[in-house]
Order: sequence, then structure tokens, then C-alpha cells
Amino acid sequence: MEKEISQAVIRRLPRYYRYLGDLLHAGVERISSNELSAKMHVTASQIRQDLNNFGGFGQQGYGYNVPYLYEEIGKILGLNQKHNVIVIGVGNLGHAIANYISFERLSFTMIGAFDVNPDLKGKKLGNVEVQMIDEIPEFLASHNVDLAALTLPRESAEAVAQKLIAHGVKAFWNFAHVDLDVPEGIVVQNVHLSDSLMQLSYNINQLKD
Amino acid sequence: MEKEISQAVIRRLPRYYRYLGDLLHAGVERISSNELSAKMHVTASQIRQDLNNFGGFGQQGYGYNVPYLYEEIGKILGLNQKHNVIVIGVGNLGHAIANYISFERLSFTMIGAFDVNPDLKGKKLGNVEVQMIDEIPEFLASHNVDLAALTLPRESAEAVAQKLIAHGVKAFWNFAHVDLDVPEGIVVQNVHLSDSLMQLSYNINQLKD
DNA sequence: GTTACTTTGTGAAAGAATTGACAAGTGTAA
DNA sequence: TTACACTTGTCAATTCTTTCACAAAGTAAC
Repeated sequence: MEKEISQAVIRRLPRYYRYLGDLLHAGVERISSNELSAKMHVTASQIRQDLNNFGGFGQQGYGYNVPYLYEEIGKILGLNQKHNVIVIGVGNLGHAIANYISFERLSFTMIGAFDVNPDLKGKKLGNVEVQMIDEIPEFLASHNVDLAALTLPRESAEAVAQKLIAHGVKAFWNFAHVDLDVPEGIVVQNVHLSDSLMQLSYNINQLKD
Repeated sequence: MEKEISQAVIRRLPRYYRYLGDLLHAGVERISSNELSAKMHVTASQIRQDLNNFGGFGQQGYGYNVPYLYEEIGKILGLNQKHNVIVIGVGNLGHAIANYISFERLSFTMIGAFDVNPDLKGKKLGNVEVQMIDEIPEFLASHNVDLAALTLPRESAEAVAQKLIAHGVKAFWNFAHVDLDVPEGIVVQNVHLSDSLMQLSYNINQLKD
């Protein structure tokens, strides 16, 4: 690879993608970094700088072609590639995430769901049947799983993650309130709702000063 | 206020709080920035620098007293103050969030839930009854609401948020895939799951290089 | 009490991210 | 065809964040 691109940049790409999707939907053909800047409340300079990490998508005197740029950012984000997901933990949040993955026209497909609760066994989550956690190894032996969404209590998250890693899962979308301890080469994207809520709490309190 | 503290620092506080909570639970009395550093995989220097934004909580030659520091960070985050929350949008995610708010021993209490779907009217979410969105103004007139969790489709999020702002709501936990356009003095904490998933998608793709 | 060790708080240095500025193209209209 | 306005890509300047390094102050053991 040429040059490591910072996560700060990657974090902003989905947002560009979202705005470009809206423009595309609205039938807008072209946009300048300046116009986009005004809409998104970021500097035009940052937009150009960010995009340039991946090559020159624009044209001087014209700006950016919306459908083209949308497509290209999609490719950068890997949205043109299919990924199989399993959901571990079929509580409220598991339902929400399963539903979310299926609903959004994204490149992810839920192919399995697991829980420890025997009462849930065989129940449907989307169009897959819930299986027991101890059936995971067997499942992984016969299915290609690119991502595991962990929507389970923090107590069990680490152990389950280690088991999944041992069976070849390389990426995690972690909703458990714990930081997974993973070796090099494993990707973890945390969504710590409690952290988010605490940050919000702090900011609410600042309002009063 | 003395000095503006950067959000980069605030984002890390909940994580410190989490680790200190674990230590507290484990009966650990004292910890040095070095030990904590090893556990959390951040530099000891950053820990000390971060904490020092809020005052000196430690003691040379000793380190930090765990129960005391835990307590203090809690105060900084405003976790000692009660906040009333309403949830707008009673889908899967709304359920998860409502459940989450009630379950975690945090300083937030759900006092209302709203949806557009008449079928949900009167149904229970936690221990409140679901009301219709157009009953919000009335509700806000008689209740003190500190925070609205927006777990509704992106199409309706902006309009609902504006209505809530007009009726005095000052803080939002926004799960809708849209950036709310709010005036000065309104706090928005976004949880953009689609953005998170796209960032993850990018990082999964990098694994192959 | 003294000595050796530990550890914080903090100013300064280094590193990263963002913003500014402009040369070099491109579109547009006469 | 020309002149003018616009806009990118990019280097440089600035700002923000993280890390380093160490004096000052404490602990702990004898």
C-alpha cells in the first residue's frame, strides 16, 4: 500500500457519501467543494484534501461529478463487495441491528444469528433461525463469515469474540460495553452506547455554564 | 468557564470511567497512570494530561485513589445529575434504547415514548405508554425533558427535532441517518450506525492488502 | 530520620490534522 | 478566439493533539 490513510479521514467518508447520495437522489449533476462545504458545515479545503487521498476525482473550473464521485467513494468504502454477517446476541439491540443490516441497501447480508437463551432456539430473526452459541464452530466451518456483530452482555463478549477469532472471524462490530483484546490483523469497530451517552451527559451539563 | 476542554478529551473520559468502575468492583484501592496505561493501551502521559484538565486527582509517589477518581470522573460527566429522556420512534432501535436507558445504572430516566404509528398507541415501552407524535407539545408543557432520543427514520427526524427545539428541548441523542441542523446552544450527539458500518467496511477491505 | 524509589503535574517538543493560499487548468459567454 | 470567472490539487502555515522529560513531592523500608 502506498500510504496509510488516517481514520480521521475514513470517518468522514461515509458522511460525504450520504450527502452525495442525497444530491444524486435530487438529480444534481455537479457540485463544487465550496457548495458541499456550505451544506455539510466543513471547510472546502478539508473536502478536497480528504478526497485527494484517493486520487483526483474533480476537475478544475467544474467541480465534482456527483454520480461519479458517489460511485468512487462507495468503492473506496468497499460497498461494492458483499459481506456475510452473523449476529451474536438476539436481544432488543440484536433485533435492531439485524433489521438494520437487512433493511439498508448496504453490502452486508445476515446469514446467521446466535444466542445463549434456549427459548430463542429456532425463532426467526429476519429470515434466519436463531441458533445456540455453541453451534457457532460448526456454522463457521461451513459458512464464510466476514463480520460478527456482537450485541451481547459485556460479561460474555470477550470469550465469544476469542472463540470466533479462533475459528477465523476477522472483523467485529462490537456493541458490548467492553474493549475487546484482539491480536494484530483483527478489525474491531466499537459502538459504545454508554460512552456516547456519557459524552452527551457532559455536554448537556456544559449548557448551564 | 476557565478553558474550553476538547471533545477528544471528553470522548476518552467514559472509557476511563469504565475501567475505573471495573477496578473498583474488583476491590482495587489505588492505581498509577502507568498501570492503567498498560490495561487500557493508551499512554500514561495521556491519562495524566487528560485528568489534569479537571484538576489534580492524584498524588506523587502514590498514584490515584480508585474510588475517589471514579467518583470525580462521574461528577465531571454529570452522572450525579438526573436527566429525563423521551424516546421518539418506537421501532426495534427505540426498544433497544429504551431498554438500555432503563437497565444501565445511569442518571437517565425514560419518562415518555412517542411514535407516528397509531397501532402502537397505549402499548407499553418499559413502564411508559406510547403516545402519538402530535401529543408531544402537550407533554412538553407539563414535563421537564432534558434529552430526546431520536430513533426514527431520517425523513421525519429533522422536522420532529425542530418541533422539539421549538418547545424547549435542548439535547438530542440522534440515531437517524441525518445531520440535524440546530441553532447554537443545542447539543446533538450522533450515533450514525450506517457511518460506523461503512467505516468498518473500509477497514475490512484493508485486511486483504 | 534518611535514603531509595515511585509517581504526579506540567512545560516543552514532536507529531497529526486542519486550514489557507495560490498556480494551473477548465468552463462559459461574448 | 479571447477574456474572465471558477475550481481543483497541493504545498505551506497554522492549529490541535499527543508524547516526552523532568522537577517536585510523595511513599516505603530500614
